[in-house]
Amino acid sequence: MPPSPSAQSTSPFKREDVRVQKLDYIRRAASDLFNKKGFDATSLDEVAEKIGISKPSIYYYYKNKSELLLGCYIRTLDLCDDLLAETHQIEGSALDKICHFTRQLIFLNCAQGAIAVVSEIDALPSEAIGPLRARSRDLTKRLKRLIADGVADGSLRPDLSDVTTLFIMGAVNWTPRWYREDGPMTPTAIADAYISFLVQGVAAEADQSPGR
Amino acid sequence: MPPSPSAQSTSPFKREDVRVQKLDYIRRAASDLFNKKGFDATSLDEVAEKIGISKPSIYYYYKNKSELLLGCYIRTLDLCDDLLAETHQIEGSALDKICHFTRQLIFLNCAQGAIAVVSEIDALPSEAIGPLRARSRDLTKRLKRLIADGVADGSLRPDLSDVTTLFIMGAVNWTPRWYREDGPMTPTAIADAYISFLVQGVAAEADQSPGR
DNA sequence: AGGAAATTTGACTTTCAAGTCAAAACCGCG
DNA sequence: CGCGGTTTTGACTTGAAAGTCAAATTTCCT
Repeated sequence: MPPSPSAQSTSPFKREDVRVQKLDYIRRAASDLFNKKGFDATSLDEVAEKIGISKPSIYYYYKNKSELLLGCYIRTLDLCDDLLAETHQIEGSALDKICHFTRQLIFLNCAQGAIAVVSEIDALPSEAIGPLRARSRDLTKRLKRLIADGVADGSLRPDLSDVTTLFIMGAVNWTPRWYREDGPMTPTAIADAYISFLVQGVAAEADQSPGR
Repeated sequence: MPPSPSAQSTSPFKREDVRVQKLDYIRRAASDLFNKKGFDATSLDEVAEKIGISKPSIYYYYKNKSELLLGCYIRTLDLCDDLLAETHQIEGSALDKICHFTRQLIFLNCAQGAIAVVSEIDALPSEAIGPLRARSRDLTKRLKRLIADGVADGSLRPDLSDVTTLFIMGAVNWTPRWYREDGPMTPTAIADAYISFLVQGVAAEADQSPGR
């Protein structure tokens, strides 16, 4: 649907497609660097160099650095929303769903540039902060609900604290900091190890509450 | 022991003590801000303002911003070393020791400014990067050894992956990002929840390995 | 009080990355 | 080819924070 009233429009799609691809290309490079070095520590010259274009080209696609970060974060939240929706389709207990979600999120974090860890919200354009926080909160709320479901269906321990999600997300969000494609661990191995840890803990036997 | 050959030296200690205190005071403010906003996103004017001094005063105590970061990281590693040494004094299984270590590390992360999460090594003066990485690796190695001990003494599951330490540290290192003194959770509650999770996992029953 | 050394700071220079712009290169079409 | 529109870029300006310095202030001793 090209509502543009202007002239020549024999190939109405390709142009837009290329544009979207380029937007994506830049966003991925930026996400990867933002994850690894942080937003402020990453210069747009670096982003440009990583993909072999010049800095002004970035400005042709994004209004400024903050908008680029916003693009990264929106994409991340979109993917998380999708993932959570997909998760609800899973047959099985709430625990199974949590495991699925966690595993896929680890994969996303390891696929460099797929998503950016949403952690530097203050660097966003000020009018975007509120809505983004709202989306983040909503996501957190749905994760907490998933945990409550698990307690209800008996697949999770009944005494789980609300901070459980924070711990899980913390560990997952930390992966981009150390994961390297050429490192010794595959994403699958990482996910396996993490989920096994998540489900069973580290102790050899189930019950042996340690003192302080 | 005042080896200084210069004149007036009736009270040889106080001066130096005050100096050390000020170094510490500045380092704490910086650690706290570096944890919360990241190194590059934190200006020295902010650090100065936080403790009510001027930026040049910081330069009287630290050669430059990188040296200040280095001070933060060295302090962190010193405290971790101490903590690990203390941990070895603990009576009990390797699991008990790991729990103690984790708990105290959470406390340090919650005590604002006590330590700075060592994550922006690249921002250090280049000649300091090597030695600091070496110390970090050494610490990691000793943590892995502690895990091996746990497997040996039967307090830990025998199939724990090497990345277990990374997950634990990831979750712990994430706490400064969300912990607030005036928030709903006390450091003790956080540590309790986290350790219970660490030891037992989230599953209701010990054994129920979930599919992919 | 008086003076020397230590400390602090306002005002400055420097540096580096964000952001702009007008000219160049590219593309699809007759 | 050559012409409009699109995309890209080299060279620039701007702004904010790092870093410096000489003068002002404080400290502490006699």
